[in-house]
Amino acid sequence: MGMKYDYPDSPLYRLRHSAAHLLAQAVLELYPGAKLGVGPPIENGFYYDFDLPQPIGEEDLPKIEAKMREIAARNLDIVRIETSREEARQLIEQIGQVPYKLELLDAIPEGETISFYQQGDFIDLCRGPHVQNTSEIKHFKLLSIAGAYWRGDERNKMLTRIYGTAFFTQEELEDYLHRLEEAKKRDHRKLGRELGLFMIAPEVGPGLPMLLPKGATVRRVLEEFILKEELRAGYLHVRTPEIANLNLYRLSGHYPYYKDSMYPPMVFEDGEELILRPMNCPHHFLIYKSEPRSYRDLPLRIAELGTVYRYEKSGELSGLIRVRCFTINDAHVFLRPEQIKAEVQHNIELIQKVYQRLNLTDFWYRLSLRDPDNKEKYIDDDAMWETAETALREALDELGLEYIAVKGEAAFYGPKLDVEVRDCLGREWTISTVQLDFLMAHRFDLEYTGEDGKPHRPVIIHRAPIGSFERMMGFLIEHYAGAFPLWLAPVQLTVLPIADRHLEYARQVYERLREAGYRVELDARRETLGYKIRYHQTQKVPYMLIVGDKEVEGNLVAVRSREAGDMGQVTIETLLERLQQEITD
RNA sequence: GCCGACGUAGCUCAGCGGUAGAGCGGCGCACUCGUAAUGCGCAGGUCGUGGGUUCGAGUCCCACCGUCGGCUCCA
Repeated sequence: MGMKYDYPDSPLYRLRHSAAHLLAQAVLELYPGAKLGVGPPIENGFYYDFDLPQPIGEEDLPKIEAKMREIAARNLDIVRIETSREEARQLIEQIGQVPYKLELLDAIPEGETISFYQQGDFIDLCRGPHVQNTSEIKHFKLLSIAGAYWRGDERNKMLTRIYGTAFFTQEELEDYLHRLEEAKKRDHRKLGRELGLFMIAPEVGPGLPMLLPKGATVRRVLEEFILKEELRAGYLHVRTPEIANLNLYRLSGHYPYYKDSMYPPMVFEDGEELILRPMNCPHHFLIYKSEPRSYRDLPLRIAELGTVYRYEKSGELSGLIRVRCFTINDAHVFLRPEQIKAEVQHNIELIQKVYQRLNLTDFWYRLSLRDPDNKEKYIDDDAMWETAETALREALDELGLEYIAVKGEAAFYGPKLDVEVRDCLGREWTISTVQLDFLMAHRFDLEYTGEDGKPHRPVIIHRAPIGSFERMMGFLIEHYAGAFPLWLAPVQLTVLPIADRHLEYARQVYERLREAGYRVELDARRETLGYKIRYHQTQKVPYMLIVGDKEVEGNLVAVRSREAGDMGQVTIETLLERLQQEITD
């Protein structure tokens, strides 16, 4: 995290900001009449938004980049100019940067300094800071071009955004470009095809992936793992239907808000409206409500691998990461307000177990709180918010966990705790969430009988350690680059007989492992050993077991590990022990 | 949904107005092989779909569908 939060004050940030200005200047010189939007540094580079007099494409980037280099070489000093609001307005009109820059000017709060930065005849409304001279901007590259709504609002005009990156040294730049290449190689969509994990058929529909046998195996192993852990943690699993009467979502209050993400209802002649569910919560609430609950029953943990359907806009779909039908590792915990802290800790423990098993080590917690200056966005119950936010903080503090607290990120019905993970390429993902909910118990009139014999409202926790299985699988494929750990690998071992005369023994080895519960394949093809090894290596099988004359004779197998290569011969017994050991680790 | 780019054999890609190509994969034959590709041969495409321009269209134009990069939204 460290670097990220210092980043806005860092020299690199400044360099990239200046690179963005350089880009803007180049575009204005090449396309007179272009209007400037905004052009900030971003995590891995910078962008600038333009309203261009003509459409441009990716093929125009080299030309723009060349112009940038030309301008940089002019050794222009970058000068800060402070003005009054009125002067600023005149200046913007004079340089013809209406309407966008004027809108930005108007958005600057009263009393704040208004500044421009000038380099040569280019001048731009900007807070700064910048490097001192354009010649300092040396190691940069334009990467892509995209549309972006003015001020991020889809009702506004779409501008043309040019993305680029910049570094202090050529080496860092190349390193970054190399990382982008690596990310491409790990793309779960590419690996999904190469490793036979899943497919998407337009005939079925976009955003509706189908798991192939190997992908389904990974999914099943993940499911078995989480179900076992949840049973241990006291969850009760239920099964509920994937369609429901639309009134259920009118009751929950989701329908008006969530309508755009829901498939249209199926309307029958008698007026009944059924709908594909976009979430599992209401079903679980009704299960809670199906019998009277005592304070002694709480926390009550209702869990389900619940499949939901959300209509995502076509442009948002992406492999397994963003789909229209997915299964959440969902649960709703009903509890007394004083149980919040303990239950949150209970949740964190489960999350930690999951992450440990998945070998995710670089993760942290983000506490999303209400914005105290903007309370009308949230449900009105100060005492409840206070209790919940304090409980969340205490839960984390007691466990000695570091977290970042973000104000204004809470849901309108309660604060939440997200877990952010960094994958091996440094990209951040939000996988798990623990969300407090003070609203739905009211909406569904959920109660429990307290010690005092009176009815009370339970607090509800929504939580999903795995998030959606689809997204988790996409993440894991990229994180492991398709090389799943032994326990999760769709094919754990392949037996490779060297010649036909070893086939019988190979089959015995294969059967033995299969009976021991391993996912094993026998490659009986009449191919050379080198060919088979290469094939299974590219399929990322954790272990290959090679059997030839020596192994048949000594009742052994020669083990080749995906990571370490040839590991020598062992007996099957030894192999089984080692495999067992590796899986329990 | 919006902006831009791209859809040619199962996969990766070449061809960009004049009779559809390569490598890998598949199948067949030979080889029976010791730690990342044995050799030879064969099959496989209404060039995303539908219109249009042209003597002639993977190749140019339009629409639709899909994919990719973004935006908005999100598990």
